[in-house]
Amino acid sequence: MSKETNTQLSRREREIMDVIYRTGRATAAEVLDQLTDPPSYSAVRALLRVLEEKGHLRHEEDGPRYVFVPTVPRERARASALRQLLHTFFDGSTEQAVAALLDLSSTRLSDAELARLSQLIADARKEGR
Amino acid sequence: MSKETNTQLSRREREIMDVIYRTGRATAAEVLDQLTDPPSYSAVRALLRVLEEKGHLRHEEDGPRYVFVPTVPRERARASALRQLLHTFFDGSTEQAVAALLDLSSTRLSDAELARLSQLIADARKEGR
DNA sequence: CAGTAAGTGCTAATTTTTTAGCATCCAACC
DNA sequence: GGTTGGATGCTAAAAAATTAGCACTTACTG
Repeated sequence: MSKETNTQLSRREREIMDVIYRTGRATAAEVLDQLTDPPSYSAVRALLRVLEEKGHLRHEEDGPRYVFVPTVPRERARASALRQLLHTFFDGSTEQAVAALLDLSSTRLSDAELARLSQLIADARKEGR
Repeated sequence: MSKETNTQLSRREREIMDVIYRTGRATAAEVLDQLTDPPSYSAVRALLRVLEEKGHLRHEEDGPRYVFVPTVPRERARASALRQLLHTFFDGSTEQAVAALLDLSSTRLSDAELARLSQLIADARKEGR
């Protein structure tokens, strides 16, 4: 058993975690209105409680209400999400993944962004590997 | 209702779809032994059936057995997975995502790979955007 | 200092997911 | 031709997820 954040997430749980990772932190009401096709307020609160029991969330009190935050920091969560995606869809190849990313939003990238990306890669090369 | 691939996936269904996207195509037995912490063979078959009903898979017959393949092509599925990840963890920023990717496996990237990445970006710049 | 709005805790019921098991079918082999 | 191994279809049961509803608490407001 892994130290914490035990079990795997159900569909709704996943949705809620995504909202919270997206916003960083959120109250039940905030989660509710970020959800597309949301259940009742009660249901959301119940799920937040479950997620807390499972160790994925903890809450801080803000006056009368709870603000939920992930126990696993965003950066770590996203790293593992990336690894998962890499494994499932890109055969572990970073190169392919980057290519797909560029392809995805090619209409959106500004020249400045591309320049910075170029720099990132140059840095990586310089740093040895 | 969206044309096909209706409902959202449950935990197990997601796992199975991941296996199939990873391998491209698979029989029930193959899915079974790709799963970590797998249920019974029967259970896997039942889920495959459900996934087919929901429109996520279809099967071809290979002699006596079924080979399951995704109805949504890998490339399209991974594009939407990327978009989802971008939205949840990177605030929509391709640049951040690429940076995280490079960071993730920096110890692994060969110089040749980095060179090719560099080229990809150069191409993107050239092509206007 | 009521009264109200907005929060929480909890429980129970419903619905969905997940699982196992059995009956059947087909192809290869002896 | 019968038997066996390996596949499928289907159904029903068990487990988990999802939902709603009610009782209670707290903070603010007039």
